Amino acid sequence: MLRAAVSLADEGGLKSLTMRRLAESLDAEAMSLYYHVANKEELLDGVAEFVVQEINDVVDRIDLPSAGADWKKAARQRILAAREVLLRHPWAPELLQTRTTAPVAVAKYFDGLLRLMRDGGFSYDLAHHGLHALGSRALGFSQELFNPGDDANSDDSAAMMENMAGQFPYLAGMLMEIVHDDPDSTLGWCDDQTEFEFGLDIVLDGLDRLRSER
Amino acid sequence: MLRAAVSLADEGGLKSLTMRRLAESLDAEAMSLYYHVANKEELLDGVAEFVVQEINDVVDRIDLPSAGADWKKAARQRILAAREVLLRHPWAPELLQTRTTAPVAVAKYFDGLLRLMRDGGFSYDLAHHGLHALGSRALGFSQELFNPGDDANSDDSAAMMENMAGQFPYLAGMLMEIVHDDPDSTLGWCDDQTEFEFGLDIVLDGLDRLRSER
DNA sequence: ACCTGAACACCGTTCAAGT
DNA sequence: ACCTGAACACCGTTCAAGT
Repeated sequence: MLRAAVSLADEGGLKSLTMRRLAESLDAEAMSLYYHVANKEELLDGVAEFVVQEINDVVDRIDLPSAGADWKKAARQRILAAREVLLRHPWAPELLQTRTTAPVAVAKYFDGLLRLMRDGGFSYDLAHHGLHALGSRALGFSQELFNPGDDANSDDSAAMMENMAGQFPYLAGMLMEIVHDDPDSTLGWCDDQTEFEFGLDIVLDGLDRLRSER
Repeated sequence: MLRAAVSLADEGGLKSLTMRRLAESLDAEAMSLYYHVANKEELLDGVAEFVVQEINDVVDRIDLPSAGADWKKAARQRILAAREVLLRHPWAPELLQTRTTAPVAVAKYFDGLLRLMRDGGFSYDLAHHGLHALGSRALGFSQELFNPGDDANSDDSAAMMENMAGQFPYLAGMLMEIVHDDPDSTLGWCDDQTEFEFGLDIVLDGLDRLRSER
């Protein structure tokens, strides 16, 4: 079903992915889709998950750098591989931008990037800013991303933390450090303005450096 | 009419901006809109133009730096001002992302940035890469942007060039140099892969520098 | 447990018709 | 020159009903 939805979008863009057409393309005709999915938003969430998982499959096939080796080269490889997948699904960035809740596969993807950066000698703090700075380049979409802490509204945040540590150890480590440094910060909440300026300054400084090198 | 459309989107997001609702909100009721606009796409193009023009109005009120002064500070100011406007219209990035043809106001905005960079000592070539590198941060949306050379399909490209030089002198200068360096390049066409990697490397290098400074 | 059909409210758009 | 009304094709979604 998700595979069929992706095919439809590949052929005619996001707006040709319609419940009726999807049902038709599955020979099963009509609105039986609503048995498997609550509504179209849930369908779109599934498609988003599916396409980011396709990225993860490609990225996971890339070897990790040996121990403390060149993190930059490894990150570059992964990001360019992600871009390649996205170029085959040009509708995906627009879809991801409209999701209100982050696909789990996105957490997995960033957890992998975070691992590279940690192994490369980054503090969690700098790595955190770094993920924001990469922003749109990391996954083909921009914007202030998502509100994390979404896939579990459990008030038992300790249990949530443990569950998360299992799936996404580096993301969990990062969050724990943020909470440790600033106990008042809402779990996973980021100061968008600060992060925007951090990323902006990296680009501006980099350009200025190139300019004065001439 | 455009103002009313912006209000509708501000209140209920892009999907609540509907031809029927817009007509209603204009007391003029019904589909008389189609006298003023060919279809909804044209309406959306108009809204995009309108909102970027709002950015330009704000940005133009910022003083230019004196002569060859700090381009970086000036660019930073403008970009943060643009972001402020965009935060008031959270639907705008999504809208801009779905435009197939660049609003004229976008050309105007980038022409202004280009002027700052040229005055700051940038070559057209480096400034060109720089605009790509800023990407989503410059106007709140990402992606490989638009196909320029759109608002005039005239085969008389000399006349087009002249017209453009009047409105956007720096953009025109940049294009002229690109054509001069590589006469085969289609007017305004960019190698997206190259530009993506350029911007990516700036961020990666910047992060690596911050890492090794610790 | 899984699918279907008819129905509803809401789209964008056309077109012949009004002033 | 500008607006309107009825109509059409197409949405997402509900719900009672089938197997």
